[in-house]
Amino acid sequence: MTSDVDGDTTELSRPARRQAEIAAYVVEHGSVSANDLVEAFGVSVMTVHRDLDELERQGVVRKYRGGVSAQPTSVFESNVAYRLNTAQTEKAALARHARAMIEPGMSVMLDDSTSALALVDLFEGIMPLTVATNFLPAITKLTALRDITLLALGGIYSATHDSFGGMPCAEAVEALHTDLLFCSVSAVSPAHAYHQEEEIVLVKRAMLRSAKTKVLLVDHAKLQRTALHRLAPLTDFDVVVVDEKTPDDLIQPLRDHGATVEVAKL
Amino acid sequence: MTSDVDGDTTELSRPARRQAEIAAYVVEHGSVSANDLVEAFGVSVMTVHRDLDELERQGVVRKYRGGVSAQPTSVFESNVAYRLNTAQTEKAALARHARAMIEPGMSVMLDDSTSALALVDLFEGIMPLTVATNFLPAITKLTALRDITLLALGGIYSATHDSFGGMPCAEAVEALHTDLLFCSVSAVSPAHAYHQEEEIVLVKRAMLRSAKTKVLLVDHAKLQRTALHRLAPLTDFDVVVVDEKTPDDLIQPLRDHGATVEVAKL
DNA sequence: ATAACGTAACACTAGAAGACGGTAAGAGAC
DNA sequence: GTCTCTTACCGTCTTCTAGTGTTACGTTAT
Repeated sequence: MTSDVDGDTTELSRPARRQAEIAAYVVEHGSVSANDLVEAFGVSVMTVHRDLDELERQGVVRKYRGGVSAQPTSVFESNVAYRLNTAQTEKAALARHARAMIEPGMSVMLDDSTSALALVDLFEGIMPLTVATNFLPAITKLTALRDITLLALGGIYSATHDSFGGMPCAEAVEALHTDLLFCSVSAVSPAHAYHQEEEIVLVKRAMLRSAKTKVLLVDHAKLQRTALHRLAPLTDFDVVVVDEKTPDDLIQPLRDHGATVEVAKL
Repeated sequence: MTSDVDGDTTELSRPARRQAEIAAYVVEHGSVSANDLVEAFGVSVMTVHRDLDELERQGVVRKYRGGVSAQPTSVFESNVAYRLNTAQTEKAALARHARAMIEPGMSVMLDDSTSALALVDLFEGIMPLTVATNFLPAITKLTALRDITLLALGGIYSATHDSFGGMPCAEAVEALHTDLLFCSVSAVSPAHAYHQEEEIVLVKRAMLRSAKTKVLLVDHAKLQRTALHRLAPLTDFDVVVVDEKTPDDLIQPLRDHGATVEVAKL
């Protein structure tokens, strides 16, 4: 196990991937020692410690003498590296579908989701464009693009999400009103969207208030999970986009509750 | 001038440095053809074009078929690459002096100046710290540091400054109140601080209102120049720090006008 | 129409940054 | 006090990507 050869994992650097795997391992086992990890991953103690330091910086694990223990699952699931590992092809499909909704000259808001990040790569060709986001990787990418007016949403930096949040961010969002919003969440029930973290919910709610057309990007894995905080009813979104792998019997309930669901083709 | 051999230029990557030099060349000559630049800098046409594209993205030159022309000097002087090339040792000294004013636990605001950027490198050891800034290079550096609460000041991205500005940024600043502010300007008269760009002035003024102790970092070159917009009287700053190379007869007038001037030792 | 100029695509290179392990010194448990 | 775990430092290695030129293809002016 710890299969490190899985075809489609070409997005992350080797250490980042290993760290994500270590995080998963720790979450699964609750708490483990450094030496366990040395054996499990075949690297030196040094490297294990470095990885753990990084994971601790991101808030995913807690180190103590003799080993590490997992933090509440929620933060693991929030971890950027973990999210980048997950369902990349689905996200690419969602992004392509989303792109078709954008016309040159529009203003677009993106939240700190990896789905939204995939969308950034598709912006060439629909410029000019105004883009507002609180997601640092997206900001970095967008600075390089001419003909894009980038509006960075500031706030308190979160290493776990690699994005800005908190009240300052919510306030920055309030001051705007964009044509479009693309966002994602961690879980979707037939009637509602959910997220684990209150802070993030705060910002996403503000975003929902600050856009004309709201689009929710959902890969099928999200439909079979739940999370602590209820973000909003799906009817608050103008469109819910799911990927093609989503079973029909999971889509239908959404529609029954009044949501407008579109399917993104791979 | 256009002295391209100046010993201490070790901060910028080769292309960035060449671009700065090309910018200077264009500013000096008003308008030149791509081929002129090929000869002047001994690189291929392709590279020249790429450099010019980048400079155009930053707003420093305007391309047209057959060559490029310079934009108003002000934007050239605002250009980040240009500023990074200038007076690095002085800025390092100013930063070291500034560092001594910071105590662990304080909240610090930094503007989009290269002097402030130098300060970021000295933060290790005085953590924890809360740092607020609108300068992207500073933000990037700070994300890597644990024990620093980073508060990004969002706003409209300016490629020329590599920072965020405009009204959204000013509003974000208004919402704060930090213990310290370190900032810089482009010109200093005996009584006032000046800057070329109105937009930037807007943000800096907001910053001045949002900090308890305000520190102005000035390398001696600034004292013999002027700029369009008057930012504030020097007495609005609690301390004005100048570098050691500043002639006394330039310092005295500042003091005569009531400013508190400190000299940073190399 | 043709020549000059600009752009896009490709491939090569060099340099830097990252990643890793080993050893030795430090800190903490028992 | 002793043992174990952790950190710090250093040197090496590799990996990666930014930078560049070449060639071939558009584009625009005259």
